Amino acid sequence: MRTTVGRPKSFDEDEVLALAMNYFWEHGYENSSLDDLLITMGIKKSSFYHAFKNKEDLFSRCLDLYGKTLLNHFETLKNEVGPKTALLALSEGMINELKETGKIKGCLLMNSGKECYNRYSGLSHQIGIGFHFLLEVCERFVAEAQERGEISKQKEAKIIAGRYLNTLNGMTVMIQAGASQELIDDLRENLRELLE
Amino acid sequence: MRTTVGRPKSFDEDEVLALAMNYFWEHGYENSSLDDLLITMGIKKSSFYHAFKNKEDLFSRCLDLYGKTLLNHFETLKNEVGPKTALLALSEGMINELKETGKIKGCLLMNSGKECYNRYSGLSHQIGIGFHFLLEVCERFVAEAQERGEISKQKEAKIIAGRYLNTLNGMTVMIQAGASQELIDDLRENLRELLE
DNA sequence: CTATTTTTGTACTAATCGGTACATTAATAC
DNA sequence: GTATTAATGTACCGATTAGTACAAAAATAG
Repeated sequence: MRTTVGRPKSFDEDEVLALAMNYFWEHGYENSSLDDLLITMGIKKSSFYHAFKNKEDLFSRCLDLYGKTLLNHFETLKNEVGPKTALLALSEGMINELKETGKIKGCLLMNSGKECYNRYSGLSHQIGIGFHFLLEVCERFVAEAQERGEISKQKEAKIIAGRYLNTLNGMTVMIQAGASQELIDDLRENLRELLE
Repeated sequence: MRTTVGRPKSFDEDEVLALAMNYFWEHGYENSSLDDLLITMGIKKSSFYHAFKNKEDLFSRCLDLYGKTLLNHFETLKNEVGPKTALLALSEGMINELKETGKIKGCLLMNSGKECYNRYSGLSHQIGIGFHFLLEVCERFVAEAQERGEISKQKEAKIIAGRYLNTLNGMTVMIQAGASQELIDDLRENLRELLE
């Protein structure tokens, strides 16, 4: 039984949020104009400002959705293929994306960290929290892989997770700056060595 | 003896270019409005469009100046303290910047690589060339350090240089995403280990 | 001095930005 | 059916963007 009064919403808020997230992911925060976002989301400006506070609020909710979606996929993958393979999937996925589309988007959280740094303190704070959470998940995966004997216990899980994410982030930057295939291949090897 | 006719230019082109470069370095390409750049450079719009083609041309020349200045400092430093210490100065400088100012700007070339990727093909191409040149210089420094016995010859100089720059770039991203001091400290250690 | 050449200051343009006002439309409850 | 409530469509706003037009000013050469 319905309890709400008035004309019902003609769009699914979560659906248009996912569409906006993917647009932001591809174009970044500032380079996504509200008009373009509205076309992507398939709604009108007035409807948008009823559902969301403003563009920054939309982006904030997209960052949230991104983090939740990423961690969900990540956990699911771990349950399917194990923690070490799940970790390697982060880099392998990027390399496949490059091979298939000729470019990479990188991680929305990391991209946004750079874009918002020293300019959008609210968003930066949110990104920091998401980043630490992601790092903790990676650390947990490394620890599990160490318990399974898939990764050496010579270094602490925290250290390995930090270096792995760092190398992955560096790789994104290097590729986008124009790294050669030879360089990319060695960075991939570097990532594999980190998880030995 | 003067040969030019007409009112002489009241500003030094190289000087205002350096001012623009520093502004771009701090604010990025798109987030530097022409009006703000003109205030920084201390010249009027009409003078600007006489000296430069447009904003993109200005940025292109700033990228060029950045690369030349960086390599010049880098070579000078190497002659003073040797290749290994010069390489380590790249990361130590960043950590000092963070300690002293509470933030880091990162490398203009790498920042611009991300910003221009898939959006400004001309600038992206230029950045790619500058990046490869920087990488080659690092490789040469590593090779020299290996000859001096400061760095192990176990890995090729090219490999070490690539991994070093990659780790350094990752560190920039991680710091700007909100990395903890503990994490930063280990990445610093990671960089030192790469040059052992 | 005058004529010439180049820089400079001011005003303007068209496009785009995020955001708002408000009347219209479409659903509900009764 | 009518009254109510909320979503929608359209038109608008002021601010900012990169870039241009053009006359005034300042230097030269003769």
